[in-house]
Amino acid sequence: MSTNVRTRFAPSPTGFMHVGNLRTALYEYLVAKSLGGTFVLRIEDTDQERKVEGAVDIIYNTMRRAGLIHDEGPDIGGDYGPYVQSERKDMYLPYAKKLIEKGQAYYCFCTKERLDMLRESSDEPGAGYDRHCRDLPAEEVQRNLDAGMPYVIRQKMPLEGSTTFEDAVYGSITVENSELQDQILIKADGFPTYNFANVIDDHTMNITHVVRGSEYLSSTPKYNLLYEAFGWKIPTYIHLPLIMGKNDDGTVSKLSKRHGATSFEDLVAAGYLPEAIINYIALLGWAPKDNREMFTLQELVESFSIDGISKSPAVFDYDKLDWFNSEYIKAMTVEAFAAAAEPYFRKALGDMQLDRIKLASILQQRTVRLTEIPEKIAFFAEQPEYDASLFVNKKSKTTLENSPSLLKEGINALEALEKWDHDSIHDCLIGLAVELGVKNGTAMWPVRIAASGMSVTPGGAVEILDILGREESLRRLYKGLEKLS
RNA sequence: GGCCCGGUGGUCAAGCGGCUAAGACACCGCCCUUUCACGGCGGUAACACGGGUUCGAUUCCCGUCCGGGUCACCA
Repeated sequence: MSTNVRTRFAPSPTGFMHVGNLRTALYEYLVAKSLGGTFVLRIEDTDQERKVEGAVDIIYNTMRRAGLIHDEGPDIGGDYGPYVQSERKDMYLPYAKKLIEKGQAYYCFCTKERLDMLRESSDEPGAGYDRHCRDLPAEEVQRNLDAGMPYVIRQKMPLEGSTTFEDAVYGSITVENSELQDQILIKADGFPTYNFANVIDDHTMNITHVVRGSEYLSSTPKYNLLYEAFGWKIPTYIHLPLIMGKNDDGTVSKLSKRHGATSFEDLVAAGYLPEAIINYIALLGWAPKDNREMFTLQELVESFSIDGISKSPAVFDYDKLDWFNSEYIKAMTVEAFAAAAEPYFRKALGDMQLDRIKLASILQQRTVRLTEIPEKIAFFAEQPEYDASLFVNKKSKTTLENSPSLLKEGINALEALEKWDHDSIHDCLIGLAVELGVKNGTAMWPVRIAASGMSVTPGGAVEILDILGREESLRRLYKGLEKLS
C-alpha cells in the first residue's frame, strides 16, 4: 500500500524568507523526500493588506538557491491547483456555508469597533469575543443578510468537553474546548482567514503531513474540530521546536528581525553560503542517529527521520554557522572559491589584475565569511600607511635595529632573482636566512611588513610578493627601507 | 493572567532504568609555523529543585521554579 506522502510549504509573501520559515520548508522537504513523497509549494496571500510586490519571486529564488525544489506549485502547476490562495478564493465560502448548515459555524455581524471595545473594557488579557451573534434568531440573520450588512463567519466551538490530538513530535495534547474562541473563518472582505484556508487547502490538496512551527500547537485543536466537522481525515501533525534568538538583555525569544541577519537573503548578504545555511539549520531541532554534522541536502534526505526531531527550542548560534561556513569554504575547489569570492575581489581591487587563483588559495583557509575578503586584501590594491613599529616582532626576533639590514639583504637577494614566482621567491628568502644564519621568520618578517604594511595578512611574505609582482614588490620594499632609516 | 509546550555544559546536542553522562561550536593551553589562520594534541564546563516509583534514576510519575509559545477580520 502506497499512500503517497504529501507535504506543503505555505509561506505568505512578506518580502523576505525568515530562517524559521526556511527551516520549516527544509523539514517539509525532508519529510516528503525521505518518505518518497511529494513536496508542494502553496502561496498564502489571503491578507490583502500585507501584500508585498515581488515577494513571491523572493520565495522562488530562496527555494531554488537552497535546493528545495518543489514538485507542485504556482510556477509549475500540478493536479491540485491553483496553488495561490487568492486564486482559490471562491472555494472557501461554500465550505463555510456548509458548516453553517451543520450548525458548526455562524454569521457574525459585530463591528470591528464593538470588538475593540470588548477587548479594551476587559481587564483579562486573554478575553476574547463574547459570542454575541452565536445564537442570533434565523430571521434576524436573514434580515441582516438581505440588508447587505457586512459579516464574518465564525466557527462555533463546543462549550464543553475537550479536544485531543496526536503530534508526531510532542505526542498527545489535550485542550479544554472552553479555551477555544469562536474564531473567524471568513473575513468581512470575503477572504478566508489563514486558519480556515489552511484546513481547506490541506485537505483538498491531499496533504498528509502538516509540518509547522510549534507556535501553532495551541491552535491545532481548532483545526481538528474543523476536520471533524467536515468528516475529513486528520493529517499527521509534525510541530517543530522554535528557533530562538538571543536578546540584548540575555533572554531569548522567537527569532525575529531585531536579532540581526535572520532572513536567508540577509545571511547570504552577510557572506554565508546557502549550503552552509541549510546544513546548519537542519541541525537546529533535529539530530541524526550518528554524530555526523556535515550533510549535503541529499544526505539529509537519506538520514532524516521524524523521531530525530527535538521538542525544545533551539537558539540560533552565529558562531556555529560561522564554523559551518568556513568548513564549506575549505571544502570547495580553489576555482569554485575564486568564483564565489569574485564579487568581493572586485570590491577591494576594482579592475586591478591580480591572479585570482593565487589570491583564492591564500584566502580560502582563512575565510569564515565571504564578506571578510575585501578588508583582508585591500592592501594589495593600496598599501596602508603604517608605523615602523610593525617591524618589531619578538617571536621573529626582529627589531628596529636589525630590520633595516635584514630588509636590505632581502632586497638585494630578490633583485638578483631571474624568475619571479612562488618557488623562486621562497628558495631565495629561505636561502637568505641560511646564509645569514637566522630563523626563516627573522628574514621573512621585515619583507612581509614592508610589502603589505600590515601586521596580519593572508599568506606570508612569499605569497604576497608573488601576487604583487616584481615591480610593485620592490617598490614597496624600498619604501619600507626608507621608513626604517 | 488562562491555556499549551519545554528544561543535559555559554550554544547545538546524544542519552530513551544501571555509562568515568558522547560529540560539535565557542573558550583556554601546548605543538606546528615566514604573520594571522589552517591543522594536531590536551583542558575547563551540564543532568533546574523537591518529593515519590524502583534494588537502582539524567531517563518514569507528581509538585515547585525557570524559560518559551499562544490567546487578531496576521499568517
